Amino acid sequence: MCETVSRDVTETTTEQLCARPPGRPRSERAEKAIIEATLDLLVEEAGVAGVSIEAVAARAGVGKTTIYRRWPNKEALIVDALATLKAPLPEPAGRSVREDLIALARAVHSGRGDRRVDCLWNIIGSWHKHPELVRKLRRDVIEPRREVMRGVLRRGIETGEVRPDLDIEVALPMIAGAMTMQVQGLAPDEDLPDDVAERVVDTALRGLAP
Amino acid sequence: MCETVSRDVTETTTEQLCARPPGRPRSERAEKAIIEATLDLLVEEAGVAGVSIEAVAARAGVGKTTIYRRWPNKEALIVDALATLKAPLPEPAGRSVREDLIALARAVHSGRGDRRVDCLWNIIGSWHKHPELVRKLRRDVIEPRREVMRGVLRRGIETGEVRPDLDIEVALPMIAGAMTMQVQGLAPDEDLPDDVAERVVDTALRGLAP
DNA sequence: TCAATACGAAACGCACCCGTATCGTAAATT
DNA sequence: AATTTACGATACGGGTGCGTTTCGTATTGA
Repeated sequence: MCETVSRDVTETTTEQLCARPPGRPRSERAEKAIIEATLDLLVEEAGVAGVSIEAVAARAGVGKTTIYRRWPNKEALIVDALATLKAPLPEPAGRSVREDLIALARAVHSGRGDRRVDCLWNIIGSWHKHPELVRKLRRDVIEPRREVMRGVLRRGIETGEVRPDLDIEVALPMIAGAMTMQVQGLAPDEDLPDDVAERVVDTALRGLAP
Repeated sequence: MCETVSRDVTETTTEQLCARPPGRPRSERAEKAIIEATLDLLVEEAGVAGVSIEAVAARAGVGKTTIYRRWPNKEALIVDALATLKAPLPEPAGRSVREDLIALARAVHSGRGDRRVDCLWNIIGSWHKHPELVRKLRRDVIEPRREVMRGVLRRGIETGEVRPDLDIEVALPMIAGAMTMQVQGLAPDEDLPDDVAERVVDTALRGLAP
């Protein structure tokens, strides 16, 4: 497999590039536990400030050494932790614009309970303090998803399901924003009705005017 | 005026209720500076965790004593600071639904640069850690504004400007969410086009479908 | 003038966290 | 078996913030 190895390899000789370094290999289990703990704390402790290496280590059941061996500091750890939120990118079925939009909207909805939405929310609010982190997050996580929805709408214009003069860049945040607001507008223990996604998409498609 | 006085008064005698307590009165100037510093830090330091009493005191040019004399702890201070964000509640002109919605949407837009939006964003993300704070914020700041927009839409249904079967509770977060997403989707130094509010409202009114 | 209170500054003990170093032990290659 | 590296645990010096206390000074009413 020859995966991983962020360790310094410096393959100076003509050896095979896949040479496994000597000594005990790093524990994948520990690495995963660290990432999980980081994401948990990011949500529970309300942002980057609430994540301390000591707390991550304690929660992951890991020594601080094990963290510092992999990441130089908190920021780097959080960047890597957020990167794991990227996948999976939703793939529209392509049967109809309405169905695809509902599926995408539902992906936001199902993100509730999941950590994803909370992480994003907590971090995006901190662009004043951590601009590069937020930029990375927008580029790697948010924008790809916007691009998917953008594709759906563009295809809709071609098939005639969407009016050709639609301002797509306004429509995107309208649907995403409506879902996010609904999701975040409630207390963590409340439940959202099952058909929010349908209602949002149908309202958006139909418009407010008579 | 007989305003303020959170000090313990215990007017046991038959004296006038407005009796001013003896000694040097508390400085209004200091109080305002403290609130301002708190709000600033709430934005710049990305949330409740970033607000430390020591930092507030330093920024406000005030001794810690002066803060602890007024508030028992950080949470209470933040609650009071947020309360000052309540006013002013936007008042729709009532000429047309479109105009009113645009005015309301623009209020979000103009909140950019202002601290308001950033404060809300930062704090709402922390409902896991500070549920009571978030609840208060929603009740005192957000819900009144939703109610205004709700009123506009209801009136629109009566006048025929809005279709009578509209799901108002979906329409609200659609417009508000679209504005928020647009505002927060950009870097702090970028500028939003002047007509975002119009475009959002018009897109919402018209709908996506042909 | 006197008593009462607020002010800013400084220091307190306590707790948390940083990033590093040092343990003895565990798991790989040779 | 010997070597190499990772592991968790623990301790370190240094920093920051908490909430309290103690200063000397300033500002009010009586």
